[in-house]
Amino acid sequence: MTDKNPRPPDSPDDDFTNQWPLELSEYLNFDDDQWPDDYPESFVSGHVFSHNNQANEVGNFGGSSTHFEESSSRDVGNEREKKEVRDRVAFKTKSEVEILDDGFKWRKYGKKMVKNSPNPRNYYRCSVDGCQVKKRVERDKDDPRYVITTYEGIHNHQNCI
DNA sequence: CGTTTTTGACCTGCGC
DNA sequence: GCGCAGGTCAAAAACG
Repeated sequence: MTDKNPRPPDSPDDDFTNQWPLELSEYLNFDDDQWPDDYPESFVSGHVFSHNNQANEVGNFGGSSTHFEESSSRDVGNEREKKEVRDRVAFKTKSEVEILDDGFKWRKYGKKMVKNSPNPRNYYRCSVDGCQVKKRVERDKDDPRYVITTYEGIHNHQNCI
């Protein structure tokens, strides 16, 4: 990292999420809703990008076209100190590794075994100072080749990448 | 040397 | 009130 700026001098509500360095199969936006009882394959768009992100060298996935707009992200700088107004976005990506490099530096801070899945769940957190974004990575219990990444929070640094 | 990883323990919320 | 599940922190070790 090079910059350590806590935030731009102005416009704290910047559109940081507009273009991700990697493609995703499907993205879920959760505002007040929560995950369904089960992970319905509804959001498993049948086929996803069949990238060959095998085990290493993931820096660049080759292209970025999957851009989406947030729904409840920037309100007016009002409802930000609620409780869990953090944006929760879940992504289901087809990859053999859960260490998908999205351009940010993540530091693993915990691992837990969920009962709903025979696979453990990893908890990551942005290592950037000031950024309290959290990431949850879990493997699909039905399709071990699929990885469900849940992003929580918004990055305060848009100049990190 | 600094940072990250790792594992266990601890805490909290919810259900019963 | 206790138990379960999930989530987080912390100390030590590993790694660059």
